Amino acid sequence: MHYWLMKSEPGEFSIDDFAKAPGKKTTWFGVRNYLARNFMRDQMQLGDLAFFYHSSCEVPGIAGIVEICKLAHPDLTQFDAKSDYYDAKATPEKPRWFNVDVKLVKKTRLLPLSELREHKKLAGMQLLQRGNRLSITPVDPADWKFILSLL
DNA sequence: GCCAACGTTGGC
DNA sequence: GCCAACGTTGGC
Repeated sequence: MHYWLMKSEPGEFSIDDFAKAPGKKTTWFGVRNYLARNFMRDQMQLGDLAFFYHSSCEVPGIAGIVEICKLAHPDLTQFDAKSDYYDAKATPEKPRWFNVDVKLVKKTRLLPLSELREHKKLAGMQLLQRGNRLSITPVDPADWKFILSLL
């Protein structure tokens, strides 16, 4: 059992889009970073929980809690020549990119990045590190608990 | 296998 | 729109 933080740009897919999705489920396609892929493919387990985070927007921050509801499987967009996420070097026999499916557990209040930064306890969080750009990061169980208490 | 150039991310 | 950080590419 692990905890995670997964970034999404609300302009692409927001917490409200998520709430409207059939079954409140979505496929986390489009990750094209090897470290983030490895987290999904090698470490995410059914029932793992993650914070749903709004990035690249007016007020970046945590917007909800989601659950991993399907283990990593090949990201179909890598085979689609019309997709922005197309990868010419990937084949169905040798897929390069994977995604999990996630289910919305609940929408929370928006907990802004600026507020997370105010808590010294959270200073070690990967999200808060200088230059962090990874779209999926592990969250320490103690940090997870503490953040839950802020929501 | 090194490393400079380039592209992308994402907060501000 | 700016720019720091960092990942990827490609020449050698």
